[in-house]
Amino acid sequence: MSGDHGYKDYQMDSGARISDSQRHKDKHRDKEHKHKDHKKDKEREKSKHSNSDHREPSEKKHKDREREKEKERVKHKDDSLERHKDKEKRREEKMKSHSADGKHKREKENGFASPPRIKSENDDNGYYHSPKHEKSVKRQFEEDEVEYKPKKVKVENEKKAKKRKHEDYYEDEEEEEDVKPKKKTKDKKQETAGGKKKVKKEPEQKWKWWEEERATDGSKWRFLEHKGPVFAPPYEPLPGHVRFYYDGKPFKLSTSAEEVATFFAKMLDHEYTTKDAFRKNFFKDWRKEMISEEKGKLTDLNKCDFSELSEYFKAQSEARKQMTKEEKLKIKEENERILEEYGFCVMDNHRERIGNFRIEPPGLFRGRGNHPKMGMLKRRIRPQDVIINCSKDSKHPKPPSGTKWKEVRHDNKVTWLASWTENIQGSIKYIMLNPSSRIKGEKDWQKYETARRLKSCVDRIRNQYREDWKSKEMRIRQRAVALYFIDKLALRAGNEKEEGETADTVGCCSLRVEHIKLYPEMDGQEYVVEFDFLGKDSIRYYNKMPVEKRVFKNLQLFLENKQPEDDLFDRLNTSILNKHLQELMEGLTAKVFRTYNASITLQQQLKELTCSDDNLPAKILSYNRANRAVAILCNHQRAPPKTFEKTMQNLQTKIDEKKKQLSSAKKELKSAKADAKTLHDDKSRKAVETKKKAVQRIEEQLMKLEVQATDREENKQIALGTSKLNYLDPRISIAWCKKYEIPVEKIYNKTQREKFAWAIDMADEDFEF
DNA sequence: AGACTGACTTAGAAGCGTCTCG
DNA sequence: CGAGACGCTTCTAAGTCAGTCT
Repeated sequence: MSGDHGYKDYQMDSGARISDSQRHKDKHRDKEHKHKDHKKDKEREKSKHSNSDHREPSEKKHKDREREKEKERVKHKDDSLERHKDKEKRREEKMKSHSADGKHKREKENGFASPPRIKSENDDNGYYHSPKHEKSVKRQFEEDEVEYKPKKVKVENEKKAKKRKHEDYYEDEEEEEDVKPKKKTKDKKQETAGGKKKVKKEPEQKWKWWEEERATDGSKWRFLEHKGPVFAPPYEPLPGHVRFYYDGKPFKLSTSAEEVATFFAKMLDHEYTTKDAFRKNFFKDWRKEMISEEKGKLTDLNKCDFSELSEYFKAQSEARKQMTKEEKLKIKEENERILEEYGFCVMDNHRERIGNFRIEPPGLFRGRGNHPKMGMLKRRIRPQDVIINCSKDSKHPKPPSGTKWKEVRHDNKVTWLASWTENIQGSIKYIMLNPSSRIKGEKDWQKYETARRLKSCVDRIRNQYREDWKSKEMRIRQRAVALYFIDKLALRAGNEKEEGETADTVGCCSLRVEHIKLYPEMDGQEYVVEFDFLGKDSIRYYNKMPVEKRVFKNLQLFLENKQPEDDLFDRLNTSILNKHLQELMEGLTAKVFRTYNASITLQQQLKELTCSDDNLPAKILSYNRANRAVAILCNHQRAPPKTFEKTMQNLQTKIDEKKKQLSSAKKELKSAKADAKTLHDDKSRKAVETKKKAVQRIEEQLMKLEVQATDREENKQIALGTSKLNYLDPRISIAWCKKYEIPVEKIYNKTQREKFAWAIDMADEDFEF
């Protein structure tokens, strides 16, 4: 590309930086002076009345562009246009070369995609494979076990199922079981245990979807039937004796205002309610729910007294705890009944667990970190807000009596069963299946297969980005350095976010100058970069890392003439980065590096840490340590649990006690020594010895306690669950279990075993990531 | 080309049930 | 045998990323 313009490129860049920083400031100014409408507001208002304050997105865009242009004109009239063209040209070139590649095919992911089959002449719908016909190469080895599966039966099953549609999936299960004679024991158990009603109990657990062919046409299912979501229970007004006070006097609230008041009252103990933004947002939205009389009178949140409501709710939850066993059981049974009815759907002949079948109840929005919208009212979702997705030929879910769904659609290109638009960000929320379901499991498996493919070409990619550090083009260098961070530090991609709509957090591509510090030398190491920023969920990422000289020099270059609030990578965004990655490997995106590095780290660490001679707890400790290494890599943290303080306090008092003990023991030792000096007898000398030993012992105990405390301290900050659930190829863990004869239950609980059933079934001890 | 949006994964906190220890 | 610790489940916010629209 623009080969000989390397340095010019950098210079031009500093120009861009200036305008960038200005844009930033401008945005801030903008935010202060102009009330920006939210997406959801737009949504809500679009249909009804148009808001005068409301700016169309395109108009806004336009204005922004205008402003930016203006600035550029002022700052560096001459080269700005040039640069623009230059940039555009390069982009164009890239786009061309990219689009030439055409679309990638996702279906090859697991390496067993069949050739684009034209099958299904006999398939009513014609867009999905019946599971039987071909087995993949990859799956062949499992075939011995399942060969007996009479393929024809499967076909028949399908056809039958289609004919009778959804009618009765229990029957399917029976058939399913008939088909698997080898599982006799279990089958029998099930038959006897649940021949009738109980059939529903773990019916599908043995469905090995991973042995079946996957659809290659992008359809996610052929048949889908469910009962629709469960709505939040209606609001129950407070009993008369529980009163809200305004300005010290009881004030009877209207039902709608009262409901919102209870949301606040329930959170009264939470730190949230003391935050300005929270209170402001809450009060604004609360007032919207008030009747005009209330609006006139209740003008100051500080004069509102919710304490009686709060007490009432506390008493209620206390009462719930005090319920008798029978009452508790009754509630439990009722919950189970609801779960049975609404917690499952039928997808392609199999009864599958739904992940979240309850619609989110109304309440106050609790954003993470410093969220500008904290405290806003999350409104109640009604049937007319909900879109249902199911098979045309299924029994459609019935909306609660007297209501209607917003829409019933039949889109089998998506996996959700129901959706609605949430009013805080205007985003869509979905009802989807449980992680144990086929649809989630396949995707998960595929994710790890992509990461494994990265393993085979990661060296090439690394060499390339190292080369790119020397590129003459700024954008290439930035891309290469960013990729290095993503690879080495497991940073997230870092999409751009709309300012003022969410908490100010960043990922790799959205890092700003203020988030890194460069130290040519630090603690005896050269070229140290210090990272300090808030990532996803406003979790702080803090890390100091020595980098290669080239990276360091590049970073210095990127920082030149920039303000703290300017983008570090001003020539890069996630879309550019991912397009590049896509060219390097099919299906490669930024997040694959996280998966890859997490899994490979686990595998390495397990190899390194496990001793075959160790006993079981020691091995499990090794596993947890390996897991922790990954959690640290991925920066998976959690706030210390509430009980943590107490636990630590207890520990601390123990330590303090020990310290006291120690000092008194030391005193005793001292006086014993003094005695010995004056008395010079054996007895006193012995006393000195015993005192000495006592001091030593207490010192040791103290040290132990202190170590325990720090250990706990460290551990409490790290969350192992997220990496275990989302980043570590379960087959690595399963292989490890098999190799060292460790029961899987020791590392995966029931839910996790359900989610990873595919891995548990297919991985043997030789599995290598 | 860039904005917007939909669909889906990833994330920590809260809630809840059970186990343990005094 | 009750309180607190702990592990699991539920909840839903907050990301990623690709496709569509303008």
